[in-house]
Amino acid sequence: MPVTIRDVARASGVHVSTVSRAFSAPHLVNPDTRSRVLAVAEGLGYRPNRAARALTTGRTHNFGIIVADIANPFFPPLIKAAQAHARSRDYNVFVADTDEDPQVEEEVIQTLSKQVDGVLLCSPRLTNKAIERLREEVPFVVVNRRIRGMPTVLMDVGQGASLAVRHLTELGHRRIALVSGPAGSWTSKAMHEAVATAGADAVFLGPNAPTEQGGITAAADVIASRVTGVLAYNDLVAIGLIEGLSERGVRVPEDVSVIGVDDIVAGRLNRPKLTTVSMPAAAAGRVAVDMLLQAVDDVAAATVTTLETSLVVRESTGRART
Amino acid sequence: MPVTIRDVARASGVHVSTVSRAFSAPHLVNPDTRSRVLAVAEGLGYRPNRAARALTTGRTHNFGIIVADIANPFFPPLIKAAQAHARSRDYNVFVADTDEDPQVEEEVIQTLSKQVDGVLLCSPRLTNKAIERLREEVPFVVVNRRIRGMPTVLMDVGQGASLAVRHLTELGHRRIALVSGPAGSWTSKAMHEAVATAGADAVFLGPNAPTEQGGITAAADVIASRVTGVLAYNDLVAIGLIEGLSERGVRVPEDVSVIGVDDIVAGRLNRPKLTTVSMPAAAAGRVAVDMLLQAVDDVAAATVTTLETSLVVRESTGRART
DNA sequence: GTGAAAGCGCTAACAG
DNA sequence: CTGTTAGCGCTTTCAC
Repeated sequence: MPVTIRDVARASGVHVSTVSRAFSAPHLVNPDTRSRVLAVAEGLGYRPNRAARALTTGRTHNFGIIVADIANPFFPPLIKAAQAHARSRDYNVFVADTDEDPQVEEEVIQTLSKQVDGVLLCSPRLTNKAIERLREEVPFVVVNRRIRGMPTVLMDVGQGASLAVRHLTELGHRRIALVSGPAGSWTSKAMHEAVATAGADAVFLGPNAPTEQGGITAAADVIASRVTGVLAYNDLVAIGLIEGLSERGVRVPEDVSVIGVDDIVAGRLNRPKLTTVSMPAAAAGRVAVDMLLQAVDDVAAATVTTLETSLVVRESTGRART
Repeated sequence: MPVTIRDVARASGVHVSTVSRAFSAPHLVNPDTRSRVLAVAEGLGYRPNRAARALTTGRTHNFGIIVADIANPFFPPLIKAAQAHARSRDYNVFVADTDEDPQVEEEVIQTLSKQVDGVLLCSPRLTNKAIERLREEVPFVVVNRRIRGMPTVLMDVGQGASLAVRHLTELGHRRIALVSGPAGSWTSKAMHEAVATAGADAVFLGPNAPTEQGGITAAADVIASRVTGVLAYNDLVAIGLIEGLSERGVRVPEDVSVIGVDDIVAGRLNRPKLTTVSMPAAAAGRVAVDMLLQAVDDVAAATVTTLETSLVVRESTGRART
């Protein structure tokens, strides 16, 4: 049987409330009593039951992180950073994978709602309306999607796309393509806009599946469009594209330069090493947790934090053929 | 203010215990009353508070998954499968990343212990002794490490290593190397043993860091050892090794064949595509959850489940030079 | 500075 | 079948 506060109280000859205070309100208890209680607790191997504490305090000291797909290499670094940061603030985290299914997302939020003080919603698939509604049940911080009036952490893909286009034009590329992602995607839209206003001669290819296969498939269109520089929706698409091009005898970067987005591990390991727009995923995780912590106390806050992206130049880009 | 069981009781004109039963013991309540209560609950947006329920039932309906490093591409598929399976059994999961630190591992287990019914310990870094001790506080299932008397899920790397060696000898390789991992690693030991008994002329190179850099560094030794076939500790090492070899003008698979272990995404994307021992990570996640579910009810069980691995032949292996 | 008592949301005997 | 009554482990007034 697990040891409770009552066992500690008995063993140290004080009342339970004193034990409780020894842990959660040290200044209200005599230093001597406190250290004695703590010693006894230690000896008994006492661990406060956080769930029971939550019942009276209203603070669970838990967060939820909800992602569309844990296996998507973009998320683990974000989760890792968020979890570590939460831990440093004495919070534990639930992680739930919705498998890209809005319905599952909603259910997960609901089962979690009473067990957490807040939820990190990463790239949610739910409608804005649904999210607004669920917000009544539990505080959110949204990552990677813009929803009016909600605390949000954004990674500035638009700015990243501009960086990428600038890099290509500096290398002498005159005609470039954006190999975009799924139809409704917020990210696709932001990239499209950035590329369109970057002042290059741009063609837009898509929609494509946000996967390696999507990239492979897009290779034919890229060749047909006779561009020399490409910005892909993400690294997976970029890697697939490079593969598709190479199958058709087009070399990267000698014939065509390719830039990805995300900076996943695989891109660094791939040949040629992928030039990519690096997303500050770890920073996003930390910031999101900070905002959540804040949202928990201060319902009013609804900030938007936009994190800068950066371009990592590796081997998949080079001077344009002349 | 969140809606509680009491609000539902009041609104539907029954006692709280009836509402409680309507949810957790349907057969004990009149069908009509039940459906009325459920309707009212639905209307009010009532969600049972699982933490409060846990206080009386002793079942939290939560699991913990503790991993050394979420960002290690080996874990996400395991976590994803475990989480999905747990969800299907109406369990939520905490995920904690220990950053390879035994001390953190212990702390995490302790803060989680009262909030979960059991913990999945993946590739733990703690000593056997420490784990035995913590076992008093919460049931474990250990994944990827053999600990006597504990429910364990193993992926048979030894058998995978045998498969790999057989594949190499079938391709005509006479002299092969095992580029092993960190010194104390259980996996390294199992691979070593399997390779040693596989009946080939084998050389053992290591220890090495279990990373791409470890592989790059090992390239010189591999060349010096004049082998034509290599089994690497894992895919990261294999990919690094291929890179290191190529920097030194040794081509894969033309000059040397390389096999990895894990079947991470990056290996499939890499050039040449990596031949590798595929670990049944998703299956391991599911099985582990099943065992945990069982361990929660039946303290006695201490089964070991060993999952078969398989060899995925891609492009990094070929016939030996003659 | 410490004890007593009430109560968080819920379930589990026990009556009726 | 449903209401009553205890409590789960902990915190928090309120007294002393």
